[in-house]
Amino acid sequence: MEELIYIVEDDEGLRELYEGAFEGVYKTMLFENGKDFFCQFEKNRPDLIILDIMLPDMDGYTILTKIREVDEKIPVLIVSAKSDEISAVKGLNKGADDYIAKPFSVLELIARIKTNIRRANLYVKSQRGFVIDNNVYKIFFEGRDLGLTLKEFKLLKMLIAHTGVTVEREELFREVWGESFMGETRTLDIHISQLRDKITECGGGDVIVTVRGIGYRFEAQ
Amino acid sequence: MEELIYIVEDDEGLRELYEGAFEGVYKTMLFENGKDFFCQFEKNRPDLIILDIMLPDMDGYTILTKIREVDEKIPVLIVSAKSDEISAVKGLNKGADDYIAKPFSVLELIARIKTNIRRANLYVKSQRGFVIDNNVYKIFFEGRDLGLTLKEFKLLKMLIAHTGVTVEREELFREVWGESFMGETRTLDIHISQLRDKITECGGGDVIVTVRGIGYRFEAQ
DNA sequence: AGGTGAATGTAATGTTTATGTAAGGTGCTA
DNA sequence: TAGCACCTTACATAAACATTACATTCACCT
Repeated sequence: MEELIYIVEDDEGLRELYEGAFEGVYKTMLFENGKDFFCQFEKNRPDLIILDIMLPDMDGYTILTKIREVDEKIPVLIVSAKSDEISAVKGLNKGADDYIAKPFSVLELIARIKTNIRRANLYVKSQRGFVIDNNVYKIFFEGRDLGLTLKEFKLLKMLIAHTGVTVEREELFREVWGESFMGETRTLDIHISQLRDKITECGGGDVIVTVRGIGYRFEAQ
Repeated sequence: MEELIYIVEDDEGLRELYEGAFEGVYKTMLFENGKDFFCQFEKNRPDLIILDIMLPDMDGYTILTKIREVDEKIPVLIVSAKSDEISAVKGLNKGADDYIAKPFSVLELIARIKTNIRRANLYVKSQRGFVIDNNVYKIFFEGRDLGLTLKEFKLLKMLIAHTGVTVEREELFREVWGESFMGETRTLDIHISQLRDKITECGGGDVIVTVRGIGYRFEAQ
């Protein structure tokens, strides 16, 4: 689980509120302005973005527009002190996924985050640079298509779904190849080997760890 | 355009408000209770559902849960008089896509509807030069009639309806040929091949992508 | 330490399967 | 009976997958 959220907020009080509220629930990164945010955003995409409308360098709408130019799917939640409806309409029309007015309740904020991530994850899941797109049966690392075959796709998807947990060889077999677990064969190893090659080609590190005698584990640094 | 919205609302005042607000913008159907709603919902699904929490027969949460059992994608917007945050959290946790408290502003309501439909449509529409005319059973690319046969029409329509999403061979069979999925036959491939020919003849690109082992996908670049 | 065997890595090769498509057949409709 | 839509057959092809064979690594034993 442990989704990654980027928060663009300059108000010190709110920054602390966010940090407290998300402690242990979501992994967060805070940015004071649009410039810092985009610097990081280009490197690694989060699962959701919380955007304050009033910021020192560029206003939230500008940031939102720029985000939508490169990613029309990522959930963006707008936060604003202006509780008038004009702000809400403007933000939503520009492609925000949700809007919440200050002062807001932490409970509702979390519920809204949950909903927006749930919705986005129906189609696409991501895990530290790896993005699984179930619509097109592809997995990307930092935007690059790994070019996986069906078996490879299922295998890596399975491993990523259990990030940090070792998955037994037999379980992998059952899930990827079907019920018929065919005794002794090296097929699984070969596919893992292929996967590693393809991940390396796309600049990924040693994310598939061998657990001798047990199986394999996906490890995001 | 002209999206279809189902509204479940028993309060007469609000019913009139909705009808006025959506006049000419969206096509609407109003239901007084959950039973009527489901009767219609089973026959034809709308683009979005507006759900009042307080209803005579079953409450909105029950309806929401039942909707989510059969369709986890359709956007559901909850409306409630209870402006306390507990309602919002409850609704969103049960799988609502959005929440709006009475009394609400019509402007914001429409903005939220727009956002929710936009989001849902990200994965469903966007035809890129392809126009489907259901009245005459024809599909045009950049104004040119592709000259499709009925099966080809249904097939391409189905693929376009799921733009960006891979549709499984079996699903295509069920939808285009009917329930009788006839084991092993090459008919589907031949029709796809025909479709590709006709699209190419009319200047269309490689819009039908093969997903080996799964099915086909319509892709608008 | 160093040796040993089992488990795993992987290159190369062989096999299977899914799909593309041409050509011709069948049966309906006008 | 001509024309059309649709299906089947048949073969070609390429991708995916499995197997073999040998190399390497690691855990464990002495």
